[in-house]
Amino acid sequence: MVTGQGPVTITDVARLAGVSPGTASKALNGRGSISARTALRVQQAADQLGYQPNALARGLLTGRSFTVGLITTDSFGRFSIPVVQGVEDALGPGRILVFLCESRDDRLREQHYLQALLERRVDGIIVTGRRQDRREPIGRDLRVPVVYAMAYSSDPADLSLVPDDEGGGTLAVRHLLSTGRTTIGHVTGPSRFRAAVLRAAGAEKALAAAGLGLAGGRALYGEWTEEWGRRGVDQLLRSAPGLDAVFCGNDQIARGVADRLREAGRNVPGDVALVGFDNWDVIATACRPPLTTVDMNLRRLGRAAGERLLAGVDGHPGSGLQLLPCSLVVRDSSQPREPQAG
Amino acid sequence: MVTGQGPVTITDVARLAGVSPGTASKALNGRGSISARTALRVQQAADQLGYQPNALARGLLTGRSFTVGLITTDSFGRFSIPVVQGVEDALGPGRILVFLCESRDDRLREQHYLQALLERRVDGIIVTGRRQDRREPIGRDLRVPVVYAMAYSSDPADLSLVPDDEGGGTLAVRHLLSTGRTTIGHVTGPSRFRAAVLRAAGAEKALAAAGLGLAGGRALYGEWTEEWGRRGVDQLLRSAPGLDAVFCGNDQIARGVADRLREAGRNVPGDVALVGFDNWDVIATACRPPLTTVDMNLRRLGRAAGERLLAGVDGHPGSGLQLLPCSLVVRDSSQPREPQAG
DNA sequence: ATCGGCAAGGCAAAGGTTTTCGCAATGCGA
DNA sequence: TCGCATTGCGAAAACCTTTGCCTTGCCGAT
Repeated sequence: MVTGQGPVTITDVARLAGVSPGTASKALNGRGSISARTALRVQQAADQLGYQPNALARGLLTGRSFTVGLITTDSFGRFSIPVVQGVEDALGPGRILVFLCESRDDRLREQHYLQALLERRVDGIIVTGRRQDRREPIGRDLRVPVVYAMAYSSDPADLSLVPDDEGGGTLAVRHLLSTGRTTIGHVTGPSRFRAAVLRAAGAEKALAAAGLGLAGGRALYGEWTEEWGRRGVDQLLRSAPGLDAVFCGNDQIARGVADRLREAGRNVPGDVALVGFDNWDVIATACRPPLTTVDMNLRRLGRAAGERLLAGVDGHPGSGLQLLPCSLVVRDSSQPREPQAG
Repeated sequence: MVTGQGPVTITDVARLAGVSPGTASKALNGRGSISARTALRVQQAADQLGYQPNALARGLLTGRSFTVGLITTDSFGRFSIPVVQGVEDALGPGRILVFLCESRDDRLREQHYLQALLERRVDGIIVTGRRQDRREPIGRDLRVPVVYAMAYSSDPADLSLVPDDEGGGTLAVRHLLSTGRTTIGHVTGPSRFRAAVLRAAGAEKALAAAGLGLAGGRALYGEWTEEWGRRGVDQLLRSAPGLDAVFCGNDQIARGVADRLREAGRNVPGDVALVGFDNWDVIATACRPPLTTVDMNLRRLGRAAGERLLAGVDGHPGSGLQLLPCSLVVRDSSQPREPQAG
């Protein structure tokens, strides 16, 4: 395979095949008019030498590097991961490679990364973050397309893809209503998170459509933790004793709610049904009972971001804030009440 | 800043500064002998035009691309993430960029990625995976240095960095012994995982040094889940009623154990102390009580991998399987028994 | 017999940067 | 004043690939 020193170049291949480098290039790339016999000879020579085209030289000439940058503010927590996977789905294994840049919420780091990406002539950039956060555009007049995913740009001329948190809230509550629940509370994260507010709004919208309101009169904002879930449901039980369902702002809260309800002697889902948000499997499936929850389809969102970026590379950039639908994953915690035994 | 069409080249900068491209290059890179006045003029011209050197052209010539590839079999689960962060730490923000490749345990995908990385002339490759798994070398005679992290190569000529799982097990049990516990059980994951076996071995070693053995006579192998933790501790309580501590193979198991013990009316840590493994904060801190656990220092491992890779790039490759120490994170679940209230 | 057209493949430029070499100018000591 | 070392800078090659254009040779048609 690999012979002596230095990687083998197309000139080596051409020499072995007895043609010129230009011809070898055309043969390998299927361009120009090359006889089948010659093409085969070149191909065999390339295989024999283990030829690997130099992507740097190719990129220098063609102006495309077949790489994209991915800048994330999330410390690659659980939100970025599926997004990254989706991006990879869209870009194909090895066709276009992804530069990973973790800015750690440091504007300076981010600029360093941006600079490095542009120097490497990436074909495009994806910006992502934790939760749904509004953020400054990463730069201006970048010469390369940029797509924002999860986090969204404050400039409406940029293309941003975010999950439809409000729709997700609606989905959750509609589902609870469909199982016959009517006294539905909402325990969620801090109100400074746009996602929390949107989910609550979606929930209230669904309730209003049924002529109902939130149990306890309002959404309970707190933290994204189990501990808050436990405290929150206590509060809820005091203000709405007839509580028969809780929609939670994320799965951790839901898990805390489930634990506390069990400790308080309430059966889930017999007495109280539960729906979470995020479909974080390690939480949702370990919950007792396994948790019905809203999935933001982040991987699909990542894939969409990758596809839109490719469209941008091909000269069809998009713009505006685009919502991608959530979906509901039904598990035991929201089963309809058993018909009364007996 | 960015003027008309096409990125500005060093020739543009040179023209504006009134020097030749070669001189401009030297001025910007601090090579050769250039007068301070000229260097300043060139620098100003570069700033004025917003010059960004073309890394492709530079790499083509110098043979170094200042990029590395990171291939992971883990679906960027929680193990790869800190490793990736550590790698980024070692490579500096923007100095060397990381190509992210997720092979998804598919040998074919992996080969595609490898091919793509080599074509892009990466300076080196890091291979990582979930847990501590032995694996085939990614390729032979690759021309670029390779470092394995977490997963380790079956070829001892390769350099592999793995956490010292056995040492971690020893650490955990020594700590429990130091708080006065003597009847210590071990509930862990499947025995086909090398990590599980090593951790158990480390635990038994520490016990043997104190003239003790595992409560129940042997380690209980099962799954990496909370559910198994609950069942496992039941088993343990039956075979060792005097149980006063449990060392768990991971934090999820530990959490299941904690929940079950509470339900069984045993106080943690009053009656039974608990130590987990992984220091997965979302589990460990949400546990009731917060969980003492072993941290594999994966980020440090990632940083070490990055540093060793750079050493390899500089012509100082390493080899062999190298263990990196774990450390103990003490929280409430292993507090020494309160002195009996008088 | 001449020419047009086509297929196959070679030539050379281009892409942007770094680096070697050489040249000119300057400064210094003799 | 001359010779020499040193400094500052320019010219050009090199890195590897792609591609537009050109040449060559062949075939069929006129």
